[in-house]
Amino acid sequence: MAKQPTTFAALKEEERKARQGVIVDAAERVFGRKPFEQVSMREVAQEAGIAVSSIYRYFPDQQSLFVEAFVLGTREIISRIDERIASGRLSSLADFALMYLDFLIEHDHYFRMMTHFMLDGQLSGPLLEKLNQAARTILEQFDRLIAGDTSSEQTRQYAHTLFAALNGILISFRNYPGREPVEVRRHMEKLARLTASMCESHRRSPRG
Amino acid sequence: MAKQPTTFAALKEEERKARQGVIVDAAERVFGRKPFEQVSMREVAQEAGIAVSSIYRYFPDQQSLFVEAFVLGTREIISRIDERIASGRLSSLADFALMYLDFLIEHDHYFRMMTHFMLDGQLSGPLLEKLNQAARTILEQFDRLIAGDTSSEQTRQYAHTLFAALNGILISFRNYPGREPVEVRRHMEKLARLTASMCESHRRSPRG
DNA sequence: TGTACATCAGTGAACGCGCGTTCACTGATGTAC
DNA sequence: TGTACATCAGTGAACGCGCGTTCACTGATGTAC
Repeated sequence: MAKQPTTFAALKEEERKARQGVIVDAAERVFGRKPFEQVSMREVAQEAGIAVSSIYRYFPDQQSLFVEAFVLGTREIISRIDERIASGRLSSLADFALMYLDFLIEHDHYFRMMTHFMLDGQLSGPLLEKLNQAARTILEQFDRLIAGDTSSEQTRQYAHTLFAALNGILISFRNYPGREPVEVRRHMEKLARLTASMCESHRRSPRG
Repeated sequence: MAKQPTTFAALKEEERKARQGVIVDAAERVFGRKPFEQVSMREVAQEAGIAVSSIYRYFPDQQSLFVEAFVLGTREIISRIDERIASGRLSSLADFALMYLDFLIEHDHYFRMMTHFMLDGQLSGPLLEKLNQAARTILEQFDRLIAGDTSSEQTRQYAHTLFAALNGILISFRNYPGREPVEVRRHMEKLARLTASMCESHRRSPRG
């Protein structure tokens, strides 16, 4: 009598989460087709094959849904980085920078959301907290990679600088006028490698 | 008979430009109060003390008005940089980075527009051309400052990197959670100095 | 100097649209006795 | 096993809003003769 109900409840809760997931997935698919600021609840509903009003059974409003989708993306980056670190395939800082860059180039909608939220600054408390947590986790990854296990105020600064620089490359040159996407990507990668190299050598001899 | 009319016409044209200017100025004032994506034509009209429909006598649509305001801002940055260079008060790359940073922190609406347009990618031809021209001019300033008169493919890469890194700092840390604006600014400035230093030393000994 | 006409800045009201969100309802499933 | 009731996912239609933009009009100024 005490066990059954909780199990049932757990199952229900699980199903609920699964349905939430369906909606978020649908949203992500739509994001793949157009800039996310232009995506309406109606489109997400259609993609998910449900009525608009149904979405509101699972998310209080549009912003919450979008933030959820974003947080999921963050988790994906992080787990990718983790995998690579674990498998020892990230030998240099440049490798890391390139993989971060590539991920964001390929998940353009994620990058758009990221910059959108960075610019926004008027999110409600809990959502903001979620986003900050996501940002913090990524920054920690940067730090760990630069510092090894001996993170310090100084290594954190390099982490911040690299993080910022890569984001900056992505935003500053994405619409490089008159270039093909392939060229743009190559240019970004070149700048990313240069930045990584700058970070690395400067850290070894800061006043060099 | 040939001279008078053209003079009159010129005067008229001048007045027209002046009135355009009044509208753009009004827009900029409103941008100072709220994120520019939220600024409506009605608000600009009210700030300028005219009817909404009057704006359309001077600008074909909202986007043109906003781009115009943006381009004006660009001119302001550029002339500031020029002044400083002329007066010899830009001794180091760090000085330059800091002044670029400070300008964008203080003209937040300009920075927002910049990133907005960078992300956008669906502007109509002539407007896009205007924006690209603006971007190119700024990048040239960066290049000139790094290269002196001997700009090369290599110096241009450093210019791009610095430009991107500074933009990245501005966007990545503007909403640094739980910090006062003063602290945020200090942090950004620290990162900017570090970046400038990295660029400088790396350029002197690229494989150091 | 006076008159008819053209030009054009400026206007208030309206149009049309798309959006996020809510509402009242249906119907299927599970629960209690 | 059967019946009355509660729960809740799912829905289509509607609400209300704010927006960019257009329209038909007014009135002042300049021009031609």
